[in-house]
Amino acid sequence: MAAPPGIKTDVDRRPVTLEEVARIAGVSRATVSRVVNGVATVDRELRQVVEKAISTTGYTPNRAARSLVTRRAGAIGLVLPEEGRTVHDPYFGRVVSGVLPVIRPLGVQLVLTTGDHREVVDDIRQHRLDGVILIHTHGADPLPRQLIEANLPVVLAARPVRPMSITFVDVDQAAGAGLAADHLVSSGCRRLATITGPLETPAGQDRLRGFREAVARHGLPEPVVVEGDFSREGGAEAARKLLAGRLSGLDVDGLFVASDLMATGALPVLRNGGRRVPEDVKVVGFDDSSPAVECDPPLTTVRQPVEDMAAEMARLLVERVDRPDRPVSSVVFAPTLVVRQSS
Amino acid sequence: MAAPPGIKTDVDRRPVTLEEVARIAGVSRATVSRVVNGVATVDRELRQVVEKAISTTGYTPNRAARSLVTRRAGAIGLVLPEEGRTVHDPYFGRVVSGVLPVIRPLGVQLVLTTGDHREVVDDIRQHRLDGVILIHTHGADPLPRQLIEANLPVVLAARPVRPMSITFVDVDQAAGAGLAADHLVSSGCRRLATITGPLETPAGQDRLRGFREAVARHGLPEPVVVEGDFSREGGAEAARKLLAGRLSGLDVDGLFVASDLMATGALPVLRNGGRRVPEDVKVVGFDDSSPAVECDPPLTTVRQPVEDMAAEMARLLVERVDRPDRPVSSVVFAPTLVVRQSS
DNA sequence: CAGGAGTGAGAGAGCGCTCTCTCTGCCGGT
DNA sequence: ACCGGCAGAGAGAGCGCTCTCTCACTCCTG
Repeated sequence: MAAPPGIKTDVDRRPVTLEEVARIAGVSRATVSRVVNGVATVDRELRQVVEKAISTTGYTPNRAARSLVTRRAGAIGLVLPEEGRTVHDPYFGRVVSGVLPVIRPLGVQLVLTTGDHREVVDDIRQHRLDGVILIHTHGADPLPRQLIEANLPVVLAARPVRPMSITFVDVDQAAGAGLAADHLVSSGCRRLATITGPLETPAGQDRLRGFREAVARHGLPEPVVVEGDFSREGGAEAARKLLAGRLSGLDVDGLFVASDLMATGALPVLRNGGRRVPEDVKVVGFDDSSPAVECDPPLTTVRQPVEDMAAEMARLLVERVDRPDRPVSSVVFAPTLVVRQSS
Repeated sequence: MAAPPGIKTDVDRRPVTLEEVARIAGVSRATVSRVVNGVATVDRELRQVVEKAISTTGYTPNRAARSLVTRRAGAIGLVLPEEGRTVHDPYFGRVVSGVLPVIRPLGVQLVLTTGDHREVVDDIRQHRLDGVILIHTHGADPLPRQLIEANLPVVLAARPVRPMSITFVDVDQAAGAGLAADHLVSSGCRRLATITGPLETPAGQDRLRGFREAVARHGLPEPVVVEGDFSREGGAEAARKLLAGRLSGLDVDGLFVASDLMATGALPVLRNGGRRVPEDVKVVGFDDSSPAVECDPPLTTVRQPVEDMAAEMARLLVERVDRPDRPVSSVVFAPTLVVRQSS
């Protein structure tokens, strides 16, 4: 594999520069630059000559050089929480596949980085990154606020815990929970319960609120509420409480679990408690993550259009990088219901 | 949010440059550069003065400028197959969490990119990427060969389909299959079968070979072999064939499925066919992916140390970028067996 | 026909860094 | 005392690009 010393390999061979293209086309560097960057004030004929020179030489601009003068990295960051856990989440992959198609045609790179604050801020300050998308930030995370205060381009993958002037993209959580309630009710359920997310998170709050409101709208009594924590074990624990408490007397026949993962914890508990799903109790989850497909029975669940949302995040971020003075704008997407065998 | 015109925001404020640090420390740019890059020939005292200037100013080098002269991007690419599918695979996340800890301390960025050939080659040629890690390449993919021929730094996440002079990291597939066989035999199974991967892939071949060899080593008869395709549906299909064919007469009591995903397809088929797992037939999968945990019963499976392998890929790639003339070297990792309820 | 406006192209500075080359000063050897 | 050698620091030339400034030329208008 090693090239004999003195023999030029492809790696050694210097790429073509603007200078050379200009020489070949018989014009100045500036003109070639104009053509490359699509500046309109170039004579048609000259433009064609330059374009030919570009294609015969196979020229592509050196990004570092361009970066140096434009002070743009041509790259945005996807910031992962510091604990590795999240990366295993299929959600992460869906975000990536939503973002890439938007930024690739723009020649923008997607850089993966962990949420170390200094590093993220440095990366932006030193023009290694033009802006960042934050996913899975929890309430205590100071990073969003720090970035905002430094006036650095940032987009959040969910509504921030406390209101702040920040661009975010989210799904209408309450509407999603409403979808679940509507579905349960129209499937004949009358005694509803919900296992919520942690109630200090916006998602936890909104899903509970949406569920309650929809239940009330149907004229049904207040649902039984057990707080969970978005984990599988938390879901199992909550389901146990449900069985031990009110559920044993007045049986619940419709259960909305605020995340699929919690639902996969709850299902075996229900089964072991002698409740058949969906015959005795219908269950609806939230997220449409892979556990929803793999658990038994497969879960009816509320689906977030994650890819679309990610694409929108990318668009908003790029927009914000281009014109940082524009007011922030956020987008909320409508969820849909995916019906499977658990309801 | 919008800053009043004329007011300098943090984004506008120019970062500190070498020049300024040099002025403050009262030395030349070159000396500061020496300190930053850890060149030894700097007087102890002077070095301290410079270091102080650096920390008071909060200086960090501009990567674009450095890139321009060193012809190094300070970034490596993780190339995803063009179909989005793979990104949803938890495997992808494990690779990321293996790679990041290795390259971050080196100041190297991880860039996600799709496997478009032109783009990848361009990215390297134009010094946007120093090298790439290819995951999930299939046999027909010309990209590895193209990169090799162009002598660009590349590391493969698996043994290439046809032997070539390329750096790769892989798990010892045959040994993993052997682990599965040993486990089944020592659990009392005597009539073994396997659902293989596609036999044109190295992984498919190696896992079958390893399984067969281990079975023979135990003095048991040749196992029943049904070819699958690594998909859930393919696993179900193969299981049906198994039940319809020999299995119905002479019952198999131990089944090695060459991927967890196929196993999740096979399990319901076995159950519906009246075979209890693990009582009637013990099942072992391969990969230790998330379906293994979520399916019912949870799957005994062969685990690849993906994070470790990914870290090694990153190390090998960085090494290769630093000295492209070194001979290629590959690393093979040992798999382990994770025992759960399916066996 | 003069003069201003408009258009298209080139010259050249400079982005922030690395690195080679040069220079200074101090050491020891003869 | 002279000088070769070397450590340590500075000067300065770029890396490849963008972008402003300038200039030449054409076109329109009064």
